[in-house]
Amino acid sequence: MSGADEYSSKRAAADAVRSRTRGGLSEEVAGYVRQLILTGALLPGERIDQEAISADLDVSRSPIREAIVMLGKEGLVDVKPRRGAAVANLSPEDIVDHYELFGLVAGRAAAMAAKNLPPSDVAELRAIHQQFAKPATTGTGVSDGLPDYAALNDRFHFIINSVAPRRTKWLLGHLVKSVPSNYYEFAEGWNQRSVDHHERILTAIESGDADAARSAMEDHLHESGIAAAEALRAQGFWQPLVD
Amino acid sequence: MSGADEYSSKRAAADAVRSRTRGGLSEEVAGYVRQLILTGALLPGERIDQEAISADLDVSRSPIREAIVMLGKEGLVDVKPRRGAAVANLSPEDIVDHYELFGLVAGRAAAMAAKNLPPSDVAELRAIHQQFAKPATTGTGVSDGLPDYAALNDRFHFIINSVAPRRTKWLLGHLVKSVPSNYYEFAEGWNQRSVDHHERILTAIESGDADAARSAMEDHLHESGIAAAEALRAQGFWQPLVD
DNA sequence: CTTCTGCATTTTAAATACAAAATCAAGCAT
DNA sequence: ATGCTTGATTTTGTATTTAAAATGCAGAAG
Repeated sequence: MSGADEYSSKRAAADAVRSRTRGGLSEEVAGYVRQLILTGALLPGERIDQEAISADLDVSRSPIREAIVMLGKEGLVDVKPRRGAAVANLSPEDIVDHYELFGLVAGRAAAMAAKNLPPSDVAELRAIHQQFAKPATTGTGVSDGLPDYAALNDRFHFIINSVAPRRTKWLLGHLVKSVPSNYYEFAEGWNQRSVDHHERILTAIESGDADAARSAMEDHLHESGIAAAEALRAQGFWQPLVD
Repeated sequence: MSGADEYSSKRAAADAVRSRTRGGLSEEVAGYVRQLILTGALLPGERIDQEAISADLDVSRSPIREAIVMLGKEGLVDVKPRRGAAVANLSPEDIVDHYELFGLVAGRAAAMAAKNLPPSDVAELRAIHQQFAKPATTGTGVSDGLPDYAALNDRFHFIINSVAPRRTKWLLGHLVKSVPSNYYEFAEGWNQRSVDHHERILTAIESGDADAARSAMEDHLHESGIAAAEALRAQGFWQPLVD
């Protein structure tokens, strides 16, 4: 009984899942569980109760099962035949390692961008970066007209990756999915550091220096990894599970 | 009706699948379909008929469905909601790109091996390489006591990867799975080239030169990618599908 | 008191059944 | 003759049911 409560606390989100267009339910369920894991609602080692998810999302177990297979391939859960799935025991070292790999691939894309990105895209990159570098007016007011940093960051990287070959893009998509991306709120002064990183990357691309672009991107993601691990720690991701 | 014949020609393999221990049927099915794709029995763009596989393997559609999800995550099939799955349209460029990425990650592992591989492992590496370098006595006789090159190759790389961090090993496992690994028989004189590559990698590791090990591994996999694409071509992988 | 064995319970895995969407074809209209 | 619409067929996606494996507990034996 204690297991079901774990999930049902998120019933609000559940309805959002159900409301989606028919077909591709497994994808939705995967997103739901992924979020549960990445936000620390499900701790490493904790069993994934198919029954509970089924009850919580009001979905049969077939799409849940497929979602678990997906998450297994993403490395977020361990799937043992005949004994179900559990949240993967990712260590801080795993997270750092993951981002290091991420950096390798993103570095490759950045190097290619330095050589092949069309001038118009480079210009847009600079424009976006200017928005990104705009200091957040410290007022906590909501609709302050202050930039949506996450969106700008996404677009920045999206443009850089746009000239990478297909398979490289594909792998980047996978690497970005199975890892937290909300460390903006946690790491102290992350925004400023991020701006510095982007500036270095952008400068390298503008001057067509592939090696510099690669290292800049690798360094950026190396530090992002440390920030991500810290964010997970702050969320209680590595809290010992009490039983 | 024409679709089912496509599969039933492989019924021998099908029985082998069924014979396995219970639990984890999806994994077996995935292996079966993966082989069908990698050997060119299913051509790029061709639909994956769940019913046909079900009939051919005498397995219900549930594990087949999960297998398709796996292959989707591996990038071997495209899964479109409500319109089924089809063999991914991998181009030669995709294969080369894939191996380039493979090289990036394996290069990272090799660099680490150059610094951290225990001397005993380095010694075993050398011993394996000596077996590997042994010229295949040109007699086509079967039980000639001539080395199993594929196994030696696997072990060679396995030892190198053994000191890589967990996530890196995990990614390597994924990258190696969704790509042909039988180009030994196709590329002319591949064995000799492979020996040369391994020699260069091994020398770098023995002398503790991380950068040299990395480049050697990257180059090795770059050439492997070209050979793999060639092997696929030779297998008729890119034959226009006739409809 | 401890440990091993066997039964009951729980939960997974696979098979089957059902519903909905998409494709294909034939007929009709233009 | 061509194009569109409508109906039948096929095939997918989801739910439900059934079977088997693992876990936990209880009782008996040492």
